[in-house]
Amino acid sequence: MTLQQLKYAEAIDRYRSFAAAAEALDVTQPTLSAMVSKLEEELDVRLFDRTSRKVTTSLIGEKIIQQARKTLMEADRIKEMVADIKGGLTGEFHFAVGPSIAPYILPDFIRNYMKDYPDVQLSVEEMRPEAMIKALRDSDIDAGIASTGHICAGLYEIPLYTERFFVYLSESCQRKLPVFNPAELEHEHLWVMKEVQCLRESAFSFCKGRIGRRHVYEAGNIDTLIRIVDTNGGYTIIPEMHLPMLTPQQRSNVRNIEGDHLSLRKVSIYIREDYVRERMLNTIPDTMKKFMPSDMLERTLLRNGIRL
Amino acid sequence: MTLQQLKYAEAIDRYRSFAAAAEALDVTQPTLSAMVSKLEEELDVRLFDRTSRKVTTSLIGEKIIQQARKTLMEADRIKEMVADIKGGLTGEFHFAVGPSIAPYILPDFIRNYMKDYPDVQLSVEEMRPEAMIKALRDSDIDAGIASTGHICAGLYEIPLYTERFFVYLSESCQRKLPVFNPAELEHEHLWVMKEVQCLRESAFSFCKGRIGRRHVYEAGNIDTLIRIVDTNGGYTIIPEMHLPMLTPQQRSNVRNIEGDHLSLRKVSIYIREDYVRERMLNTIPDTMKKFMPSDMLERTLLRNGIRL
DNA sequence: TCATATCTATAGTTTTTATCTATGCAAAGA
DNA sequence: TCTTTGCATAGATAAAAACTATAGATATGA
Repeated sequence: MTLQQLKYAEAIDRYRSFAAAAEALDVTQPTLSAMVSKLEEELDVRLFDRTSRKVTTSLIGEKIIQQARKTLMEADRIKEMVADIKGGLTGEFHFAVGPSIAPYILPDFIRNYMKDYPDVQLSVEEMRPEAMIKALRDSDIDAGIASTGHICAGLYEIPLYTERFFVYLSESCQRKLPVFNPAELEHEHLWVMKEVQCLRESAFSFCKGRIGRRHVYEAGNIDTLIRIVDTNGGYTIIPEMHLPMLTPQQRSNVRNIEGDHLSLRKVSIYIREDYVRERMLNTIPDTMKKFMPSDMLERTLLRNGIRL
Repeated sequence: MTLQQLKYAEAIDRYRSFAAAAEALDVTQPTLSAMVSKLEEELDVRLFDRTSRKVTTSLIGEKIIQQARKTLMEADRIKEMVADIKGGLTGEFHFAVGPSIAPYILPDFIRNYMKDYPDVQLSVEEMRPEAMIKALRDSDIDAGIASTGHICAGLYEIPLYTERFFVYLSESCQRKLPVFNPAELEHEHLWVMKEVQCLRESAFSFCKGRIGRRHVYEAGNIDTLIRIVDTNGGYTIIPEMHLPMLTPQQRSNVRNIEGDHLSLRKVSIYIREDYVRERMLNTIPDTMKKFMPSDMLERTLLRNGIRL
């Protein structure tokens, strides 16, 4: 059993034709026939049914080729590793950022990244957490930045930074309290973002059980939310990185949250557990360092070769 | 890059010597030299430092060989799969059972298994959940039977059966209640097993928050626990499968628990997510069917090819 | 139904690669 | 310095992978 034989079988399964696979692999069709026969002989299993004019993969063949794909993938990662370790930082790098984080870091991030790593073909997209997990599992993206505290099977979390939450009070409800205590505003409306599960979950954590369903309304983004609060009264929760985006007038409506150990969210990089391009991965925290306040950044050393 | 080259490099790393690895692999030393040189040339990376008299693996080499091991493992699984699918049910099969389950199923299980699959070299051991998870991850065992409801990264859970919990009341505290309600016995002692985390966690779930720490004492196994309860008063929680082991006298001290949807525990088979010997795996539920009450067994169809 | 187009399998040959034996060369230890 | 130890190299040989040419099988269309 050789990697080549597995590659050949994989291609035949994909193209459902010896001739087409042969062309794609740039060998002749008899070579494929011979090599696959040899593999079948060694395993003593018929991988393909060649009766009639079309090739179909046998039931057992399906399973074996699925495993062959895994094997080939692991083998490919050896080359990826070498490229990552040896090569200059070039090639493609795809990552995704959660919607409650993207607006605050992406503008600076992209500017700094393109300056420092001009040879990397960067591709960034906004992605909701569930889609991000799927994309990571399927290797559609190399890394994701999100704040879901869940530990996901098969994924690895690398803490990036921690930020505080603040309360934004409506203009009308101007109590001149220095800090916010949920109990004091129990009768008011809490407005939270829709579609931003990671933010919402963290945001709820410090007032768990205190807020009934009827006090909660949802909006699409934080700017809208702030306008809703200004117009309708009540309050909302905003992450620390949103503060620079407020007008001085709005800034005066912001309050600290009492018991601030509960009002934090951790933002992390997520990668597949077996991701191998460590140097490339490090370009993310290295770029973050360029524009993020250093007191927010994590300083933990995690996993072989991944520093921060 | 061929599987053979990876195998050779892996062996050299393991034996830290070309000559020793060559002997182990049953080839000559020059063959190894040539093949590894070729691999190094293709990857354009020096895997081993041959300066001085001993061979050391380079830093990059370490990483690459780690990945090579993964690749070789995936390739091996192809052969495992074939053996599992094609071969009669032979070979070794190692599994572990949690301590709160083993006494109830193992005697019948082993008898039935050895009768139905005489060619399988069965090895069963009792193992606590944490050790089981580690053993599964390290491939020390093929499967584990336990009742931790946790979803563990990299592991796959296949429900096996569900059993109820009952309350065993002390002889002295004979209230002739038909069902048990935690509130009614709040002042009594609850005795629970030590070391049997999975059982304890499930057992606690239906009286969460109700039981203070001082009402809890721990014992090593359920028989002891029952004697403690008989002698000292109070009550304990026993799984359904323990009932046949009670004397008729003891049987009369058993009560149903009120709201029985909370007093269930699910017992499952755990395997590595990428476990490939499906036919072998199916011998577990197939054997269970032989002696377990059919109403306790799960009937769910899970994952390709694994039925129940 | 017979010819034809479209597949894969097989035969025979050539090229490439893996392995062997024999030997060289470098470094550590006596 | 001489020997031992251990990997590298050279050259020969056997194994295997790849090619060209062609046979054989099976649907499709006249």
